[in-house]
Amino acid sequence: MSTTFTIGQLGKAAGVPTSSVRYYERRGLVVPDERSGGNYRRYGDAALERLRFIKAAQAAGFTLKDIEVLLDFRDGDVAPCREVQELIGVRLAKVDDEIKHLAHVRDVLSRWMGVCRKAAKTGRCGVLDGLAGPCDGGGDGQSTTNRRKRTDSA
Amino acid sequence: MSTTFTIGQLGKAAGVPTSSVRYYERRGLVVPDERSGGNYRRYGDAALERLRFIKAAQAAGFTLKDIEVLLDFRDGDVAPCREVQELIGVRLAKVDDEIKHLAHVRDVLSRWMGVCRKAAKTGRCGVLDGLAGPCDGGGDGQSTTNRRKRTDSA
DNA sequence: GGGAACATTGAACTATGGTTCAAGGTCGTC
DNA sequence: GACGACCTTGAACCATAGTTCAATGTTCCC
Repeated sequence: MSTTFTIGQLGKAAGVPTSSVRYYERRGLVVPDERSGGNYRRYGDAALERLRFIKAAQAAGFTLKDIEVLLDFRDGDVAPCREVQELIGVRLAKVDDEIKHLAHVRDVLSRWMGVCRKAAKTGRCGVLDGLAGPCDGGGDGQSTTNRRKRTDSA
Repeated sequence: MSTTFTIGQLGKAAGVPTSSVRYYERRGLVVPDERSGGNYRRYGDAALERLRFIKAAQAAGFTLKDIEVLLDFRDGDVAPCREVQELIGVRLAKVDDEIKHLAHVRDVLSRWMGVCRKAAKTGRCGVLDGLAGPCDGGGDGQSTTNRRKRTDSA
């Protein structure tokens, strides 16, 4: 009924390297149920669930610090839905912000792409000369100071 | 006509801490034009432009490694639009991927939020018990092993 | 010339989520 | 009992983009 795993078996089952499992233990997220005679970690099914929980939460963008809190809730007897909803809400807001920001970045990049395409005909690339500048209208191209002295390999 | 700046003035003008300016110098991105008698860095207008370029490129999500390449192009005499477009294209693709990923994450989080709201009525929070599980259908709630032993402050 | 404000350096530290290493011990199987 | 595969530990390292520190030197303005 109840399976026991060594750290390697557990990692394989959860799709997580053993080095990470040990790291999670350092952070207090997943503790072995016991140790074998030879001091090997022994885990039960709950640890596997726990690792899967961690993976899912990470995939949703929660940090290990957040996950620590979530796991603490999970270990409790009650359903602290207010707190969990709070965490999810905060993360949701961050995700929305990130999406908005990325949409803007996308626009900027597209614009630069357009500028660069045009510049391919003229002599100088407007993107390089005035990265933050307006969409078109080639800026003056006399900025040839402050070059890097390093001519060697980057 | 041409202004000269100390590192502090330059940083203030560009909105970048002096520590970052020095860091960029370590990375070879912005080199002072000369040194004063007392070994103070002296910058010209080009350095200010350069810093602004870096800021704009960073805002678009380019890494300093990318920016290093862009600045090298910028220092050249020709408009290497093929290469610049390549870089922008790669970044654009990454941004698109990130947006897609975040949209998915958003969905997952919303779903969890719903599950948690329902759970507020029942005893156990489905999000905590089966994070990766399906939208509803409460999983079995008998996983109370593998708690953290650390009862002290987190 | 005196003091405040600013500059210099290298090294160490921050945060995040791990990975890698060396030197050794254990487990299962033949 | 020997072999290979697995496990143990703490410490150091990785990438990224900086920040902070201490001890000391410089510039500017009154």
